[in-house]
Order: sequence, then C-alpha cells, then structure tokens
Amino acid sequence: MGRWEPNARGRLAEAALKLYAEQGFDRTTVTEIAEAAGLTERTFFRHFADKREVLFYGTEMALTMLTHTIAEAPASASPMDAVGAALESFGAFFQEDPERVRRRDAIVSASTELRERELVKLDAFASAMADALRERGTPEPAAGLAAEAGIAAFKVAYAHWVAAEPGKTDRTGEQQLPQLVRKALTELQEILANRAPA
Amino acid sequence: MGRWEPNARGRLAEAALKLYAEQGFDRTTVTEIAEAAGLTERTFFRHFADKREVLFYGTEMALTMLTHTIAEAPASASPMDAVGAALESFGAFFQEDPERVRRRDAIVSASTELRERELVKLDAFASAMADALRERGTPEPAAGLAAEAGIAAFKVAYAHWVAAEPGKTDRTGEQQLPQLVRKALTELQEILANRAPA
DNA sequence: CTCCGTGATGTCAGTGACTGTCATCAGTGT
DNA sequence: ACACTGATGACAGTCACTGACATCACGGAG
Repeated sequence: MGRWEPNARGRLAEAALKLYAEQGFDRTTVTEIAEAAGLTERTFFRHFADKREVLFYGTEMALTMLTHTIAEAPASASPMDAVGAALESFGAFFQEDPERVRRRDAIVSASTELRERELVKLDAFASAMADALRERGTPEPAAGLAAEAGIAAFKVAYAHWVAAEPGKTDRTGEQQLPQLVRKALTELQEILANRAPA
Repeated sequence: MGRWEPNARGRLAEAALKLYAEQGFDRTTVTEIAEAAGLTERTFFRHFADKREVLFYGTEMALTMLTHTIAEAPASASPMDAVGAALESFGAFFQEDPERVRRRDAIVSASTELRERELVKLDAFASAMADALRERGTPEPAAGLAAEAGIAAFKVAYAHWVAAEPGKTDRTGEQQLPQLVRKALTELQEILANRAPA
C-alpha cells in the first residue's frame, strides 16, 4: 500500500458527481469536493484540468474508439458508412449503463457551463473523425462534412434517447441508441433529398 | 449630452478587440480593457455578461435573422430549403465586411475559451432554427436534424471561407460564403446518398 | 426655480477558480 | 545508510465575477 489511500482520482470523481447531483454544479466548490474525498483543493487540480473536466475525462477513450472504428472500416465503406459505424458503436457504449448516462446527463443539462464543455467534446469528436476519414483517403470537404453531419445526427438521436422513458429502452430494442443513430442518418438523408432542385 | 462620454459599450468592445488581438485573450485582464475605455472593471460587467461575450454580442441579431428567414420561407419550401436560405443570408451578412470577420476569427481561433463560446452560439442557432421549423409545421425529428445538419454544413463552409486567401473573395465570386454554404449542402446530400443500402 | 426620481457610473469588499512554489515524506533502488 | 522520486499538503497570489452602497448629472413635477 502507498502512503495514501489509493485511487485518489476515482474518489474525487465520485465525490464530485455526488455533490453536483445533490446541490448543483454552481453551488459546489472544488474545496468541498476535495474534502469529501479526503484531499485538498490543490490535489483536485492536479488530477483534473478544471472543475468541469471531472465529468468528461472518459472522452479520450471515446475519441480513440471513434477514430479506430473509422480506420478499420472496410475500404468499400463510404465516408458516411464509416462515420455511421463509428457513431453506432459509440451509442452502444452508452447503452451499456443507461441509468448512469442519464444521471450524468441530468447534471450536465442543468448547467450552462457544463453544456458548453459537452459541445467542445462533440466538436473534438467531429474533428477526430474528419482526420480519420482523411487518413483513409476521403478528400475535403467530404471528410469534414461527413463528420460534422454525423455528430449532428448523433446529437438529435441522443437527445431523443435520453428523454425517453427509461423502461422502454430494455424491452423492445426499438429505442436503443445505435438504432436511433441509424434512423437519424436515414432520416437526414431523406430530408436532404427533399431539397428543391437548383 | 450625457454626464459621461457616449457609447461606453462600443468603446469597451473596441478596446477589448484591440487588446485581445495585440496580447491575446488570456493575457488581457478586464481591468485593462476598462481602463483603455476610460471606465472601471465593474462597468464592463454591467455591459457584458463576461469577458468573452464582448466578442459575441452581435448574436441576438443573427438569431432573429435566422428564425425570421425560416418563418418567411414559402410554404412550398422543404425544411432543408428553409434552413439553407437562412444560412445563406447569414453568410451574406458575413460577406459584408470579410476583413473584420477574419480579424475576429483569428482572435477566437487562438483561444480555447473563445472557441467554446462560439460553439455555444452555433448550438443556439441550431436550436432556434429547429424551433422556427416546428412553428411552420415540420415534425420531429426532421426539424432538429435539418437545423443541426445545416449548422454542420455552415461550419465546414465557414472554415473553408475563412482560410481562403482574402484577395480571391472579391474577384470571381466563386468563393463567396453564401455560395460555399449552398455547395456544402449539395455535397452533404451526395455524401449521404452514397451510404450503403440497408 | 427647486426638488426629486432615475440611470449610468464609481467604490469597495468579498467569493471562488485556478496557478506557482516550496515543503514533506513513504517507498524504491543502490 | 542514502539519494531519488512521486504524490500530496501548505500557502500566497491573480483574476473573473458579484452584491451593496454611494455619487451625481439630467429631466420632469411642482
């Protein structure tokens, strides 16, 4: 055993999640979180860049998952196929513990600052996917467009999924996030096809 | 004449723009800005909600422009047509003073915090456009999808436009932002059409 | 003409996020 | 034994932002 209690980072993250849920993000100070974890404010900032990041540090993993899926997509897959596949597996990841995701979403949705950070993460996903597409030969602007449009569809699907009744998710499978992502992309395709001819 | 020099707000905004450009957003304090405008820090915060907002307070106008354009679109226009029309006039607005937009973009791009705020504004645009579409009868999820996808296309078009050589913009008209937006939407339509059949 | 309300500003004290710096001290290898 | 490392504590400092109260030209009511 080390000199200190193990897993300081995890304890900080858990304490933060609990306090943000109980009293709101704004009314929680970093000092409170640190004390709840038996540490000091300074140590919190050694583990997380800022007060918000404690809710977003799973992001690097998601990012590598997305780029990896795109890189591994068969050469026959179109850009939008690759993006779709990546976002569907991303959705499947959320589906593993829907209640946890919903709890976290309630916290994030309640705070402007946290929603801001979420948008930054989504934008980072789009950039990473665009890079991954370029790596497999997709030219500009198709790479950027496919990535951004994919994120756009994901945002809509996620909002629908998170707002749905928790019970319905498990039974039919109709409302599973990966399927909702796929539907959103298909619907988007139709919406765009309905543009007025030039 | 009033008791004070007129146009405090404008003076603050100008001083901020100048200082952000000269020394960077992070290395500029609000006190500096206020003093450069002949005012106090407290007054700055009476005019702008925070240090970033001074670069974004034109946004309400843009937002009403977008929703207005969508509301006024002919009933025959598809959702994507309405969104496209709104974003093209939005782009035309940028085109009025390209150099000013580029100066501002250089500042925003150089700061993570400012890029964050820009994403929030774009997200607000998407929400407002989705609301406007719902008002004219577009059902969910088409309204949200059209709005988000429109913003996605705009982001790509804008990035391309802002990176282009300033000189090219004026001559041929090929690289004008509204045209780039339209192209991006058409290209996006093709990208989505190239998805693998289910 | 005088008085009073109003609105934009100044002043000041305070909170809390975040940073730089140095001290501490268990464990680890030599 | 001894130096070295790495995670932490302690502490002072900066700066964004807020609340409370004072000030004072202006415009209108009397």
